[in-house]
Amino acid sequence: MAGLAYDVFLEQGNSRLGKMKTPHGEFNTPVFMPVGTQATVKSVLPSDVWDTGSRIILSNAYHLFIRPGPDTIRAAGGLHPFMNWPGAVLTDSGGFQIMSLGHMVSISDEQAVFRSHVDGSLIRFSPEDSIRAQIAFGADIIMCLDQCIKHPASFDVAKEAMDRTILWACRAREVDLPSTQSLFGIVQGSVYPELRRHCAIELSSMDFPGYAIGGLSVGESKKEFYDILHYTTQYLPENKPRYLMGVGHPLDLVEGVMAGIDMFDCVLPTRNARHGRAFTFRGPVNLKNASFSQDYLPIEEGCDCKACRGFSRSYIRHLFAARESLSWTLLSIHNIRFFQRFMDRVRDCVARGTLASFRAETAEFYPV
RNA sequence: GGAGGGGUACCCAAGCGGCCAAAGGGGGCAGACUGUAAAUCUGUUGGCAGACGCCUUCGCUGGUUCGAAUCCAGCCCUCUCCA
Repeated sequence: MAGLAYDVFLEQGNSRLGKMKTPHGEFNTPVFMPVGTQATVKSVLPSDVWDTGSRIILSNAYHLFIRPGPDTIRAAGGLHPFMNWPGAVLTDSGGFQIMSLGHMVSISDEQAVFRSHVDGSLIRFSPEDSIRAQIAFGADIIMCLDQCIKHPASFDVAKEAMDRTILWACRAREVDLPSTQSLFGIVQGSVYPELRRHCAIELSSMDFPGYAIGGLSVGESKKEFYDILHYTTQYLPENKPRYLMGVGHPLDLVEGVMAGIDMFDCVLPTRNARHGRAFTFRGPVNLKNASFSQDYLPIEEGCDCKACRGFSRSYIRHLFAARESLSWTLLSIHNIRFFQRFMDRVRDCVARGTLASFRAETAEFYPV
């Protein structure tokens, strides 16, 4: 079976429209991928995720490596049948978790050593381990293990992590992959342009089928974020997909597309949903607020999602007040659908050459 | 009828002479959330005021004291046990 095929069919400034084909279906880019860390987009059935228009989701090698473990998923036939998701899957390598979980014991060029957040056991995780686990999971797109660092970081710390990220990418590239799986490299380098540039050029020379920008939107200023984003993207191959990891806010998605990004993932639609916050084209709305107690309109008028077609703000607010899990489900469906409609709009604007005005509109409702 | 326990803010519950507009929960109100250890975290919750502060509040009514949610007396209401 063929692996990944990516084709840019329209360019507008740095922005582009493309089509990506995977062993589990195709989709238009720029694309938004909902996050399903533990082989589930939290509180939403796969069929409902599909109905939001999502065709690729993200899952996580670190979490699945620890639980249930590669053997269980391999024996199930891979992630797709295991979680009953018909679309494409991208697995993140675990680099972000090794940083964010904070039980790091040591990190060296050889491997990361840390304690499991589940049972405290000592785990050694090399770049090869990450790839082997992701092979077991069978995701269509897999990621190199990278070294993420917290912001702010000194130049020296950032450089060491970037060098290690390149080294690990080299080693990951050496692992034989099934033809159905494609490995992306990840650019690190914190907020330092010369590190970003160096990393992007080095990885590009390894000829990955796609490239990600990691370690952004981790606390740096919006200006630093956008500057590094635009700066880095220009050093990535034009004919390969570019993936901005973990981003983001609606305005960041537009900015990313303007910089030439093709893929995004973010927990915002699902996490915020579980906390009562709805995304709409007129800005965010907190459905837990008392003002919605007798508001019988849908979450967003004109939205075609399953939640908006059958349920009112009043009802969903009630579900939150009563702590019923259906509240998370309905609002997650709406928010994911919002992100997909938002990306529909972004792609349409790229096609029409009106993304700049859409950016201004977005900035009005989702200010920095 | 007798013995004992208790009545504190929206609810539960600490406090038992001044540092008390009153701990801690819950609930309420609001905010945060960017490759998800997130069903999490933060703020706020007597009234008025921008603030110093002022006013009202610990069952009720009186009293002691410079000062009372805290001590005393009477009353009301509750709970447990005995008859």
